[in-house]
Amino acid sequence: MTTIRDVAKKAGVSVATVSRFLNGNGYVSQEAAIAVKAAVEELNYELNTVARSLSTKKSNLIGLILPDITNPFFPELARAVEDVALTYGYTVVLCNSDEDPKKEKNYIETLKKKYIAGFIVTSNQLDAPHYANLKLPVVALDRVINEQIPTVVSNNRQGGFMGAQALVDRGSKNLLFLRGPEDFGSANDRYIGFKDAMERNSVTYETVFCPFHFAESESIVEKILRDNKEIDGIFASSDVQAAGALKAAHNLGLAVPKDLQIIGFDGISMGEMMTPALTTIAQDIYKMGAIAARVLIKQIEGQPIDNFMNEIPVSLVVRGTTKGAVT
Amino acid sequence: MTTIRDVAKKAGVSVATVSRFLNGNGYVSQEAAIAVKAAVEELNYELNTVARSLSTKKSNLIGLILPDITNPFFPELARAVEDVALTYGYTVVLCNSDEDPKKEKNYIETLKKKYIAGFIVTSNQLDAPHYANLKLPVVALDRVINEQIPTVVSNNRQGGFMGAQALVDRGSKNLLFLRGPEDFGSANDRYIGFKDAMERNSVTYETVFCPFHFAESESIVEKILRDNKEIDGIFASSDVQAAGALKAAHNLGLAVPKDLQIIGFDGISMGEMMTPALTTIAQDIYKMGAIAARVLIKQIEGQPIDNFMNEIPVSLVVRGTTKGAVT
DNA sequence: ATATTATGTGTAACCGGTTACACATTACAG
DNA sequence: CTGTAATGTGTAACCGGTTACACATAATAT
Repeated sequence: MTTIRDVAKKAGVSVATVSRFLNGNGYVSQEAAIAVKAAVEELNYELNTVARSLSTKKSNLIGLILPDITNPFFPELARAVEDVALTYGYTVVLCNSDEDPKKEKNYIETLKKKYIAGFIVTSNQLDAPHYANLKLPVVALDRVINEQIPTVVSNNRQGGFMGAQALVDRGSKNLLFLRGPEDFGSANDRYIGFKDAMERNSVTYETVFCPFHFAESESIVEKILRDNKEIDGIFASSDVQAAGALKAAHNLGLAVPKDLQIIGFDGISMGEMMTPALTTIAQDIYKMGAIAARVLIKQIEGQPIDNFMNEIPVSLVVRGTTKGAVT
Repeated sequence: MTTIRDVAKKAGVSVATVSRFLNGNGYVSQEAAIAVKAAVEELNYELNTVARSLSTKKSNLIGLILPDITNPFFPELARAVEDVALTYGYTVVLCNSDEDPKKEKNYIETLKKKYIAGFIVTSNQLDAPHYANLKLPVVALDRVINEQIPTVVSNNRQGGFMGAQALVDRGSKNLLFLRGPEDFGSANDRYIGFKDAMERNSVTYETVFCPFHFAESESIVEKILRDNKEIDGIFASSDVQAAGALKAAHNLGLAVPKDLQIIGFDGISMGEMMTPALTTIAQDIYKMGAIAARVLIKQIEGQPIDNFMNEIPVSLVVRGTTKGAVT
């Protein structure tokens, strides 16, 4: 392995000059620059990032902490983060936290020892103080941690409103809203948006807490639909819930969308594979990940962050589980 | 940050002794061990892995190269790799290659500079020589690279056979087999297994190449089903294809499984969310990832590898797209 | 003409570990 | 009692970068 010293010798300059040239800081004469450049090329020199890290106490590693990559919402997010990281020369470490604070802290400790440059975090389990003490760039993705930490989330309230309104516009009169986990802020925002819409429309509705889990959603919804035959519209806080609801409808022989309309939330690709294909409030998942990565890298590189709250618009994607709008 | 020198001073020994104690190699007297242990605890010392890496030219990073984490087959694989890596003290770097050799090589180069400990690779695009020159532990996952590289794959031939046989057993007489990408060895093995089954049964069949892509599968299958009304069983090389086929069947108003039975391949969780739920040849994806990670770590740690070819059994998961067996 | 500033370079310490090697002591065999 | 092996420890070099600081020269200001 050729080192900076080899290059220095070949170019007839000192290691300091080589380092300055390589990093583009400090003064380097034209002459020296040319000599170093030639030597680098001739020797096929490549900088050793570990040595650099040891010296600078920095790395180009970024940690992506998410609950579970197996949850269909996260792969696209991860993909976006990775893509952006790559173009800026960063490398992504994947951390499945299972929302377990212990695991999270363990990752953080482990990666700090590697001089990790920063974290993108999609968990709300870890108390803010811990992150405050982190003294490392952090971006909160999909969930708000606190106001000091730059955040990227969908406009969940708006989405909640849009989904509810879309059902009403299409003629549903008795809605069922599937709420997400209580401690998940984004899910609550969706609920707030939903209630907002309810206040402006004269329809009846009921709500139920429901985990973001297919089989559980299926059984919860099936039970409710059995008890309440009036329900003709379901708005779910996630596509996985909506898939469960759709399954429940099929189990009961309900015609979707004729007897029962369903709208999900997320816009994961699975939705279009269902039959009928799922109408949903689509988040721009890729964009969320990409922006989070860019904001993190800005922080890492000491650039000013213009806005700490990045709210990404959502959109209604009309597919097969809703009727044409009745306006 | 406390260093090994602080610990040495506190314990009244040399840094070499501390290092030996920490790494459990070389001779350390009971006395010294106790003193060092006490000093470590008192000072809350934590070893700096970057410094260690620089010195040893090793790290506890492992690279997971896969085509695209967005493809629903890979998250579970990644999850398994990450879980196992974590328990052995390794950290996973996520690399989406898009099957692009340039990107792959770029990742490999970048990570080699970080003294990456090894790679788990799910691409077959990179020519074997490149991996041979790598001089790093590698495990091939889901696809065979060459015989020198430990490999973890499903028993795809058996799966191909089982799926075909399952359709025949359930009364299908005219099969359509959706082949996967031509250059993908596992898909070819599935095809071989399928043909094997065909030779032992007197049913007619046709095959078609079809990408592992929902919408394309849907349109390809829809066209074929329109042309050939005889087809009463489809065996797809992947669940995503099968989802497309199921959609096509719905589009044409075919009753599944009554008029048309469908079996997929993979066992991704999406399958159970469809209506009817997808019968499939399930790979033990988690196990594949876990074994790949274990084999890689064995290699990294210089332990002997007992078998270079790990073939993981597949299983038929009967759900709604097939009839009860007609035996 | 002199002071000040900008430009340019090299030496050597430092980041925080690992380890070859030299040296010492003790145990045990012959 | 001596030779050899096993046990134990410390010094200092090394991994491959970065950078503070000292020093030198050229350019510009006063």
